[in-house]
Amino acid sequence: MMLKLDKVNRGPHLSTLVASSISREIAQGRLRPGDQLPTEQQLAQTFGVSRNVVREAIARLRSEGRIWSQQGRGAFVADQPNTTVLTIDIDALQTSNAFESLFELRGILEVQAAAFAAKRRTEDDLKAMKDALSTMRMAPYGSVMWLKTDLEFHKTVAAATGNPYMIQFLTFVSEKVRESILASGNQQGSEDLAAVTLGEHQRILDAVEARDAEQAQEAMRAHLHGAASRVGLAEQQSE
Amino acid sequence: MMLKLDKVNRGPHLSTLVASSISREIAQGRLRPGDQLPTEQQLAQTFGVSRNVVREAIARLRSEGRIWSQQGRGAFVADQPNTTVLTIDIDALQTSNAFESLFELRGILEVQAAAFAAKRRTEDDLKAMKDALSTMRMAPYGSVMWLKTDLEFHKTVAAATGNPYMIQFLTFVSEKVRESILASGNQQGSEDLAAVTLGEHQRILDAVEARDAEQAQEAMRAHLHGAASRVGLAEQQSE
DNA sequence: GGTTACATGGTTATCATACAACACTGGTTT
DNA sequence: AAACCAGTGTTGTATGATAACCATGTAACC
Repeated sequence: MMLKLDKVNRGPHLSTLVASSISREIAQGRLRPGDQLPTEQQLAQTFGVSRNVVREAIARLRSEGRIWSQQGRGAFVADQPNTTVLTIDIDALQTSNAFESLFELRGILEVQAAAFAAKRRTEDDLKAMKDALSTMRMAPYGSVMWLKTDLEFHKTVAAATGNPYMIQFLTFVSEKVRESILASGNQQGSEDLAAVTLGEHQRILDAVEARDAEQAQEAMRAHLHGAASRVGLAEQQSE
Repeated sequence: MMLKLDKVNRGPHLSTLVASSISREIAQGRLRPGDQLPTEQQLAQTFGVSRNVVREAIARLRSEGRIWSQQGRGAFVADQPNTTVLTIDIDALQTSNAFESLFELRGILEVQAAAFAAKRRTEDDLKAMKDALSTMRMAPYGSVMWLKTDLEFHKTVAAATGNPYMIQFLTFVSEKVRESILASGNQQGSEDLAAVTLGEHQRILDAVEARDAEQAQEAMRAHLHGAASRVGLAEQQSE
């Protein structure tokens, strides 16, 4: 079977081309909110591709919230182009107020995550945490590797909650905090601090291993308090 | 009359299940950046679906930037999972697990936000909260207007914390939760519930006005517990 | 008349299979 | 040693078929 690929070949995947083509129709108002799209058959025919490709394109638009579809009826243009993304301006974080705010948010999530992790962790989760901590021991304090493994440890704690959104949000926030710290060049190295930080982590790990939610929460709070002062933040007591 | 419709499972598509499943593997670190995914054949077999479904799932993950793939080689986990934006797939929320997880995350943020709001609220904040609550009283229960003002009230609470990121995150999460509830068509109306809900809000408002963080936290917890049962979620107790 | 039950056609969701395009490997030829 | 080449595995695309579902019309029933 021969395709008519005059314009339609240079791109990556056919499905992305179809998706952006439909997307353009919507953006330019030729397809209005509530309108029904042509059937998959018709779309496949007009674009000269297989119905499979059309389906992949539609799946993509659906995940982007641009359209919705129902079995037996058809696909329709969504009423409201959803606000599907959340962004944080890294530059704005350079003001100490903003940084404090984000750090506070991170604290809330981390502390609660520690509690949930203590309650729900599996043996695998525990192993992952131990692994992360031991690799952290081998990284020189303040190095990029150190920060990376630090983040990794916190990620394993988040993973132990079993809540995928917890992981996602916490990773996102922590990443932003870390970027901001790196940007401000505010990490002064000392081997003593390495031991202190590792000790704090160990305490969290122990509490999670013992399934002691209270202790885990407290240990995480202490750790964040320590981390805050280490980056030159006077943290107000929370709770 | 009360139609007790059994958990309107407008089941999500198989492709979304597969996509969120793979997504979770990545988030939890079992699939690391650079790792090669199993072949489409293998994935289809392990998930018990057709290769076509797997392809739709991969197409979505690719559009989200989580993975990339090359013809003849395979699919790989992206090195840098978009660190600049945070997205939530609305379709994936149709699974009750995902919805519960997001609701849990929302709860954590709301409860802590209530505490902070009680401690830091200004007179202006208080006035905004009161205004939101009184407009809520005038909206018919279960209507779109009702949900909107409900969201607005919670937003004023978040605003009273003085933490801009708290507002941003909470709004984002709440919006997703609301969309998901709307999508499942799971709001059955009763005037009794309106009074109950308004009472719960009033309790939060009172605690914030009295600057009683403990009470505010407790009131918010109670409210979320009520809201959860109202949308048919059996909430587990959260310390 | 109004409601229920069934039949019909159309659409999406999924499955299964086949082929084309591309990447990698290893042996053969030059 | 370098170039060529065939074979195998993977993704990309095409095609046809089946199931689930929705909307509508029509006949049967009270």
